[in-house]
Amino acid sequence: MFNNFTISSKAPTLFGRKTENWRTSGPPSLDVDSGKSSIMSCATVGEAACFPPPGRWQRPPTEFGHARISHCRSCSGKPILNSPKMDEENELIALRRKKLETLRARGVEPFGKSFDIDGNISEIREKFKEDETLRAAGRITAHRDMGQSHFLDLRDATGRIQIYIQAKEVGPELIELVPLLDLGDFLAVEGVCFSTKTGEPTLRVRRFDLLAKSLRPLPEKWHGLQDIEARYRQRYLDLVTNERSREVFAKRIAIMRETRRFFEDRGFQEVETPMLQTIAGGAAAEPFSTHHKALGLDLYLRIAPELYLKRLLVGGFNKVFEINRNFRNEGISRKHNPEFTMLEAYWAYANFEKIADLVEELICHLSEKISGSLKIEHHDAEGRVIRTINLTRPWRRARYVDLVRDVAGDDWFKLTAQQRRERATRDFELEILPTLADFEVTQHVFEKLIEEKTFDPLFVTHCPKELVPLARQNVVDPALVDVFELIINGVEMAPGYSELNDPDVQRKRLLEQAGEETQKIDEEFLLALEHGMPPAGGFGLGMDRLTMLFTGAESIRDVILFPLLKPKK
RNA sequence: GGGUCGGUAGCUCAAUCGGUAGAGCAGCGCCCUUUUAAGGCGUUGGUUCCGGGUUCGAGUCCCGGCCGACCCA
Repeated sequence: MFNNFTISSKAPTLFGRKTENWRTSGPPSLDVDSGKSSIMSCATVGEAACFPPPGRWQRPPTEFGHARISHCRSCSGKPILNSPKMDEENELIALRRKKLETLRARGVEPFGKSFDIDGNISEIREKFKEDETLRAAGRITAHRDMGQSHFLDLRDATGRIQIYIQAKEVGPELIELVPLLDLGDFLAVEGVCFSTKTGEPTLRVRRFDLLAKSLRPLPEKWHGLQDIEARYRQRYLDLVTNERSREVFAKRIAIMRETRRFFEDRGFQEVETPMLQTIAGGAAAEPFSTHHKALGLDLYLRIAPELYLKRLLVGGFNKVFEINRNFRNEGISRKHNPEFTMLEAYWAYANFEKIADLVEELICHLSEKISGSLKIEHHDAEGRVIRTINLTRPWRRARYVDLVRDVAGDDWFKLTAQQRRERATRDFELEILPTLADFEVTQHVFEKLIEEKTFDPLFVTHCPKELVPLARQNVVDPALVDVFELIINGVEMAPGYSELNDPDVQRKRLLEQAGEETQKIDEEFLLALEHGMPPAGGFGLGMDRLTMLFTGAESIRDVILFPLLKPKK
């Protein structure tokens, strides 16, 4: 339900006395949102959110340029401006609310406007030219008060620009509003470009307008928000105050964009397959369960898109990829978040070796685009280089057994299972639980002695089939499977496969894997395979871990905007 | 799930052996028309994560809980 509204005619503008747009040149623009697309309800927005229905907007019948909402018809005409939930305990918040009231008393409504700017702040800096007039908007992040003149920093996600507010330039009415501004407020300005004597590009403000009041103080300007928990819970504050965090997410966005571009340039089609699945297949992992009420149907969130992407191969899509979320109901760690972003791609008529080439090409392409180089430096908190990862091609490829022999001894695979256990425990000081199967002992040695110490890219090939039960067996040695595992930065980054397309073998493997739980077998998938799937190569790439590689983040939570945390309290 | 560490003003951090909870930034007041972590003078601000306990006295010691980080599983 949307609300009608009326606007008061008593409101002076921050910018002066003209109803008309105050842009000095160029096409007309609106100071106040025309209402064309802004429809909000009182209920959802709160004290000052009555907006016009489409087409009913009237410019304020006033000499002033800003609308002031005085009451809302749907709310029985009662004023709805003053229903603040006062946080009485905090004087900083109370004070900001008081400033808000004072602004309103002076006819300045700080919420519910739009504003035409000449671009985001990095674009403003690009357009910056002495004596040019530019319009910018952003959050106030610093205020250096010189008495009759003020230097403020405006910031958005793209950068920072200094503005200069001077009494003689903006006039007595506006200058009186400056003390009512706070760090964190969104401010719009029109100003003339000039450089200070220290060379700082600055906008000499002619007019300004408050676009949103911040009722709570921002974290400290110099150290930013340091508290790790707060940075995850209130990521917006992390982004406002920490340059490093902005960089990380800018890179993440670029990685996503460039990945899509890479695949599209090579004729791959991006698809979306179900996240709600009746059987969570395609990987060995514990799923999240959920329920569809109307259908009375228990469902799972997907653990992998694989079985649906393969159905598309059956359907005639030769090159497909999907980038989206997978959900795994398992432990949380530096490397694991319950929901994470996975890229999976399938390429008909290719095999795992062609896929390895493709992955190599993709990651190098990304590195050039993101870092401008094939060498990635990771730094510690003090900025010292702690490691350099070299992505220069060709990447090393090695067989699993050879890698293990190198670190565990040439005779490793000739030992008895018990001897392997003893050597792992005694010589390598690894904790080997008695429940581990023999191949898992070897895998443990592999993880601790190879994977965790490998930072430059390494394709591990010819893995034992127990490790990857669903992959196609090698024709020469059936104990091996035609897969690779790409290791970079000490973690599994991307597994790649020659996909299994024999429906009978696939069924047998799935049965073995499911054991007692035959209900977990995706018969619809097997039905699709029985219609014929072309031979294909495929791979998965964890986009969060890839972002960690390119940003040097030590925890997956640092590259996920809103990582899962327990609710506080 | 286990171990270790942490939670103090809006933010960043101190607080000695258990002895009146402090500083910087932010805020507030005054001064200052090219500052930029602006500056100068003054000043407000605390459920020390929560709940018990020991003690004349607890931010500090003990027990339990909550949340987080790291390591392990």
